[in-house]
Amino acid sequence: MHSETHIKEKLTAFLKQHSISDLPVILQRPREDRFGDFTSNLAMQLARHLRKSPRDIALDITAQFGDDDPVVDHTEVAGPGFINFYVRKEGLLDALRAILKADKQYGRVQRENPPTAQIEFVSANPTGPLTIGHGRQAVLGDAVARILEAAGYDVTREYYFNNAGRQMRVLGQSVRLRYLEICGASVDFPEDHYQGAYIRDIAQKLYDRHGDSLKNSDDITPFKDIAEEEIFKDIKGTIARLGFAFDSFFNEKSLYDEGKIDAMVNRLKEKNLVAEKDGAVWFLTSQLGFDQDRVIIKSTGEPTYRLPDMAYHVTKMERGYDRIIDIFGADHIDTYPDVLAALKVLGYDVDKVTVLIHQFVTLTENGEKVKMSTRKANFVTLDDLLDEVGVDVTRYFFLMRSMHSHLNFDLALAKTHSDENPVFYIQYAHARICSILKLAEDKKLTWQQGLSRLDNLKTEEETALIRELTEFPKIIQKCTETLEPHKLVNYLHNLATVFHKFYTVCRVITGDEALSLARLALIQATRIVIGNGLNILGISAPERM
RNA sequence: GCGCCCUUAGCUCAGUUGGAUAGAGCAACUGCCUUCUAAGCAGUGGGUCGGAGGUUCGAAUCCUCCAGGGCGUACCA
Repeated sequence: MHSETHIKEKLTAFLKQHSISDLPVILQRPREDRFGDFTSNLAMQLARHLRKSPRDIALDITAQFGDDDPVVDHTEVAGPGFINFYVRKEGLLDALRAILKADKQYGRVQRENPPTAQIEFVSANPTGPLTIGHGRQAVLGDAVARILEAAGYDVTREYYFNNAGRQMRVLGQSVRLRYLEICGASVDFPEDHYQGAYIRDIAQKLYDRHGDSLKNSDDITPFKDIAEEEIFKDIKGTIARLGFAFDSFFNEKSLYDEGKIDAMVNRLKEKNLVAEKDGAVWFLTSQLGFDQDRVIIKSTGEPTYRLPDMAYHVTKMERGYDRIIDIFGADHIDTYPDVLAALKVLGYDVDKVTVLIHQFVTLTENGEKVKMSTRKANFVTLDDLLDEVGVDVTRYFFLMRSMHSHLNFDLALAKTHSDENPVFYIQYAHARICSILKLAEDKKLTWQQGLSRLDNLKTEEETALIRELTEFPKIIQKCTETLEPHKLVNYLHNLATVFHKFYTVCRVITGDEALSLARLALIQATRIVIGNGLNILGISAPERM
């Protein structure tokens, strides 16, 4: 880390000498270790400005790093004009010591006054158990929350729901019909009602509680209420199994009760962005650069989802978060531009808002696609999945791909408890390390004793491992910017590869005590990084497998 | 028609603000356990990065056009 900033400063100074200010200094980790610790393409970038060949410029730059440089051991000019920097070994060892010292804090940012972030996700209405589709969003959202926490944010996880709409009425009616069946009535169960077996379970529960005393009730309220209660209990249980909990559940109804819906309409009216047409109330988005206006209150007097969405986001703004993150599935792609437009026109700082859109999950089993739908009965629930494969596999599968890509969830592979399953590759590296540390402990060898013997680390594999470990904070930084957990997954997988390679070539506990101790320190540092990384993903780091 | 996402090895996918010989897992094949966990390692085969132009020292990456797939384009959410 220190070496990196040192080199950057020198490169910046070189730019200053040539009065160039608009060129960012880029120092990258080369793809291959044989190209050094850091590499810069600066000379090639400068070729046009300075009207000299990249290699000549590179030589001018490397001349800045003499034999007496405190950080850089040597440099080389390679290929079309890359400058490769090789740092002094002591710099790497310092970085290693820093990891051991920071321990569980390594990669995390501590702040005096933590900024706040709110992240809204899942937000499924309580009409049925969470499906595998919801699973992607739940795991993604929690991982993003954990990344922000690692970056020093105080994070609120919020679940927004609506228990008043048409869906809920159909749900209540579905429970009522199943209840009547249990009471012995013959009923005609409509196809567009909720077919799932859980409806019968809820009806049964109601029957157990009240017998058939509700069978002549035309009011669906008791049916709806128990359905909501039971389904929410179920949803919260599933979320708990995934390893987190929501800090708040926001009921859309409160927006009506507190007059925030009317207030929203009035505020837009004041901006002359509301008009009545065909008996409905429209938000004149066409005046804000959109291709069409949008209905916010139907001719029935019932608001469309956009209006409460806007009012809801106003509350997010008013609650004073420094950052607001919404996670939506691809099917909601069209809902947020209007919401943001409304916020902007009302003077809120929409730059605080980040909307993450993730693509769908395709579930395949035995080579066939399984269509998931809550209404129809043929879904596989998230709970079922957790029963089959456990939390770690579930979370890993949802996090290993970019949210922008469709996720092909191979149920057969996920169920496999063997080396075919990629989760275990990272966890296995951690377990191996713990096993060695345990063995060393039995021999009265500790990694702490290795701190003063780190200069015994010399092999290619050892150096490669240290370099990889020092990347961790940069990966966290990157994840904080992009909010893409899969980048952390990829990093940990790669780190595990470097470790497994080291493990195969370098035996840790040998007759050479000084070397053994140094290597214990190295694997302890590796354990820290893998452990911290998995923790941010919400995946366990087992000590034995 | 319009908007967003995707198209990279047989399959599923990575690929750093444009960089050096495009990678991983799975599948196929070949080796490696009397020594800290073989859920591992080493190796082989497998590619016109959907197609065509353009930008430049340099493009899987940026721009334009085209083709294919997903999602949306509701007085559903």
